[in-house]
Amino acid sequence: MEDYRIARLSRRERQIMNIVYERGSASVSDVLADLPDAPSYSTVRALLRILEEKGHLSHEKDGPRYIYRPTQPRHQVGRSALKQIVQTFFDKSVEKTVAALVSDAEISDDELDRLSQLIEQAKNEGNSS
Amino acid sequence: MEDYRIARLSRRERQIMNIVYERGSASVSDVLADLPDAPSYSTVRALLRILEEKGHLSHEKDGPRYIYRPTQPRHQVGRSALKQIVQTFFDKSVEKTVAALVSDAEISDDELDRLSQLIEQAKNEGNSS
DNA sequence: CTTATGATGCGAAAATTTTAGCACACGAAA
DNA sequence: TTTCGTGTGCTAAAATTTTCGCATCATAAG
Repeated sequence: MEDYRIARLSRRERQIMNIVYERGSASVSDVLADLPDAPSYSTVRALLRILEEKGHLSHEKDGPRYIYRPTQPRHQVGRSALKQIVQTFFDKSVEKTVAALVSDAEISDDELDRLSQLIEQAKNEGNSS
Repeated sequence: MEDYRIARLSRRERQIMNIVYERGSASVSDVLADLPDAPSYSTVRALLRILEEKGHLSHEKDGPRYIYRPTQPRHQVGRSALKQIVQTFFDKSVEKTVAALVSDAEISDDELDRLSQLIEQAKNEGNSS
């Protein structure tokens, strides 16, 4: 629903959200460490505060410092991001997207097998809905 | 190579690139029409000019007006975008990503079959490793 | 030829994003 | 207790992004 808002983030805000999502949770220093062209400590703090105000992050105290976490579950945001990509770059075609995914990287036969299973499974489950 | 740069776009710039990629090519009016909270005509023009300066778009004349196109092929940008998503939201796991893709949408059995084929194909081609 | 329409070029104001600086709080070590 | 290291709150300046306005140009209609 509120997919919308996460698409409106500024450059730094996005970078930070990516970092926090990738780590699961992060302190100011964590973010600072992962941020390209890292700005000052204060700066990162300000950004985190803003992201919290906007509702994308929340924090809890861990001893002396704050630990920030995303308010929206990772997979959920991941899905809408994926959706966007499929629509914009792959003609809304899941097929083309998967094609890009499997052709690109080095994927073990093992993983390919599991993918086959996934698809078989979808074939069975996906009736009606 | 310069994947990097497209990740640094500002909010509006990103929106516009998405639109142009989605349409394949676009005039100022096209972009204006698709842009959420559309600003003025001049504004869109300015953004397009900037994107061209940055090398993401190029234009050609179509009678009286300009038609803008991406300079980088769609699929190429799509791949790096995908890569990002896989890394950030799906633990770098192609498997998890595909799982999200096939579980989410309504996918026809037909398409699922083609996906199976794709994977078989990858299994064959992708030997070595 | 003159006017109306639909574009572009350019420049700069307005708004937002990004950055940094200073003051204060707290726990640990001297 | 005093001092140092680490962290936060708040504020404001700097930089970038976003927006718009005005002059101009080409084309088609009157």
